[in-house]
Amino acid sequence: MINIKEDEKLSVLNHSCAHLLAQAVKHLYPKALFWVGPVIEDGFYYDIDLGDITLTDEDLPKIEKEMKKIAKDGKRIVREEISKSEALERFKNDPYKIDLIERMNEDEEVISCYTQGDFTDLCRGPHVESVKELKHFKLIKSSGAYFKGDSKNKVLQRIYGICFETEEDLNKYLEYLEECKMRDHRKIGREQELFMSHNLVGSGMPLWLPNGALIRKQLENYIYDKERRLGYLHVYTPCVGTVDLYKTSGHWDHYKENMFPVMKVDEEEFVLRPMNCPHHMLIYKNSLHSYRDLPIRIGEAATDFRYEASGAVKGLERVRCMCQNDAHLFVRPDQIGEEFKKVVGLILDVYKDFGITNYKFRLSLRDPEDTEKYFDDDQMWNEAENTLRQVLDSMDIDYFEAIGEAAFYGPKLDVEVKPAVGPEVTLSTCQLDFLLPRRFDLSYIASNGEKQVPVVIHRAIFGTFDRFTAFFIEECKGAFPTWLAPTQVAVMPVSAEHQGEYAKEIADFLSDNDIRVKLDDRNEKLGYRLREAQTSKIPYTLILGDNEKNDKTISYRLYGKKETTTVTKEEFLKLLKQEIENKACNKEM
RNA sequence: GCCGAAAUAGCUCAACUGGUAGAGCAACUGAUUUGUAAUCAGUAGGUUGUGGGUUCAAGUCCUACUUUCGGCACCA
Repeated sequence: MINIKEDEKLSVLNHSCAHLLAQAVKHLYPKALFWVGPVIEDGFYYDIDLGDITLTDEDLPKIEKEMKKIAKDGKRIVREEISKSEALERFKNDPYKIDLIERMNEDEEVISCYTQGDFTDLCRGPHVESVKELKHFKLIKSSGAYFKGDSKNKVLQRIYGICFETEEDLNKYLEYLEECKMRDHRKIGREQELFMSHNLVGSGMPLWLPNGALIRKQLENYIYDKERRLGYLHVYTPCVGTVDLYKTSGHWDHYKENMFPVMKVDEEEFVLRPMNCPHHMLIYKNSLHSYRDLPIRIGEAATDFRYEASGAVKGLERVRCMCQNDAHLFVRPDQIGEEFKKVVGLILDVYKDFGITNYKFRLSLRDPEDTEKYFDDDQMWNEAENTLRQVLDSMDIDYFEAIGEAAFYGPKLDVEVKPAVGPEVTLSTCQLDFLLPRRFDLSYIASNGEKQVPVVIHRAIFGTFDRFTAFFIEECKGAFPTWLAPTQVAVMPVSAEHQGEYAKEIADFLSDNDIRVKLDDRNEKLGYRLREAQTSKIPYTLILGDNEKNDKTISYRLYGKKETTTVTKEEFLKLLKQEIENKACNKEM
C-alpha cells in the first residue's frame, strides 16, 4: 500500500487537504481552534479544539461537503512570511498557535502563513497552488487524541482523512480498507471457528476453539522441535508467583501497574505472572553449573497474564492472557555473540518457513536520560549494546537503532514485520540481560574455580502464539497451508448412495495416515458441498464418482483452483505428506 | 485508562419520531441420490448484553455496569 508520507507530491496534496479540512471546520464551528495537521502514512489528520462540541461520525459527511464546496470555489493558496513578533500578534487569541510560535527560532526557520480565502493558518508549507486541486479526498474517521500525545493533557478532536490525485487512486485506497476488514483475524476467527470470547470470561481472554487450538498446537510442536534440535531444554512452570519473586527480579517496581492485582492466600501474596524470567532463573539456580555446561537454554510455551489497558485489547493480537514462545539462555560472556547469532538464525529460519519476507531488525537501546526506567550502570549498558551491534554487523544484518525502547534490564533486538495489510507488528525479540542474573545471584564455576555470573538472553521467536496466530491468519486470509489447516482434506462422493462406501474407504485411509480428513457424504448436491469446502478454505477437496471408484483413483482439487487432478490414493498421500513435511506456504496470500 | 460509537436468533442485518420483534444464511425434519461455488418444502430458534429507572406501554428514552468497535495513550 502506498505511503503518503514518502511521496512528495502526495504529501503536499494531503497537507493542503488538512488545511482545507480546517477551513471547513472553521466555517461550521467558528469557535474551533487548531493544533497541528500533519501528513501521515495513511493521509493526514488535524487536531482540533472544538470546546464543548464533540464530533460524531455523522458530522464527517457535513464537513466533507463543506470542504468540497470550498474546493470548488477554487481560492488560491497564498504564502506569506512574517516575523515572530508579527506572528505572535496575529495569532494572539489562539493559545495553540502561540504555543507553536514560541518554540520557533526566527534565526533558524522562516515563519510563514498560508491563506486561502477567509482562512489563514500558520504553516511551514509547501502547499498546492489552489484549493481547486483538492478533489479526490475522503474523511476517514474522527476520534479523541491527547494534546501533544500526553495522556495527562486534555483531549482534542482528531479528524483523519486522505487525498489522492485521481478518483481511481482514492477508490483503490477505499478498496484496500475493505480488504483490511476482510482479512481481519477477528472476522476470520469467527467464520472459521478458530477462537471466541465471552463477556463472562472477561476482556482480553480469548477461548481457543478446536480449529484454532489445532493450529496453535501445530505451532507449538513446530517450534518445540526446532528448539529441541538446537539444544533447548523445555520446562513447565506455574502461572503464579509470589510478590517477593517479582520484587527479587525487579519487575515489581517497574511493572506492578500492569499486573493483575495481588491475591492473598493465607499470609502470602501472589500475582498472576506477567513473564517467565524469574521462574526460569530459579530453575537454573536449582543446580550447580560448570562453565562447561553453558550455554543452558530453558524454553517453555508459557502462559502469562498482563493487565492491558481496556482500550488496548484486540482479538488475539493484544490480550490479557497470552502464551509466550519463551526461552532463557544462560551463557558465559564469551558465548554471547555465538548464542545471539543462533537466535537470529532461528528467527530467519522460522520466517522462511512461514513465508515472512518483509521485516526489519530494530536494535532497542536504553535512553541514558531515563534513569527511572533503566538501572544505572553505564559500563554494563555500553558493553551490552556494543555486543549486540557487533553481532549484527558480523552477520551483515541491516538494523536501525531505537533509543528508549530497551527493557529495563538490557538492550534488545526486536523484529518488526510488515504484514500484508495494516501497520507493522513486533513478533520476535531477543534481549540481553546482565541484571537479572545478579538479582537472582546466579553463578557458574569458571575454569579457574571461581564463581562467575552468567549472562541471560531472553528470546521469543513467535513472540506469543496468540499474536503470531492473529498475524498469520491475516497473512494467509484464513487459507492455511496444509500443515496448519484444521481440516486438510474434504472427501466427497458424488452420490453417497453410489460411491459412499468408496469415499469412506479413502477417508479412512488418509485418516489412518495422520491426515486430517472431513468426509462429506451428506445428501446435498456436489456443488453445494464443494462450495462449503471452498468457503471454509480446506486445502484439498477429493471428488469421488464412478470413474474414480472403478479406476481405484481419486480426483483432487486445490483450494481456490478450478482444475482437478486424478491420481491413486497412494500418490495423493505421498504428495500430501511431502507438502506437510516441507511446511509449504501457499504464496498467493 | 481517555474521546467517540455500538450491543436485536449461531452469523449478517431489519423494526418511522415509544405501541409488545422480522428476513436471509446456518441448524433441524422430510422429499430429492446429486460430477466441480448455493435442490425444494416445512419446523424450530429471542426475558432485544446485565441491573436499575421514566411511562398506560421500552428493542426504542434516562442511568450504572459489562463487552465489542474506531482512534488516543500504553505495550517488561
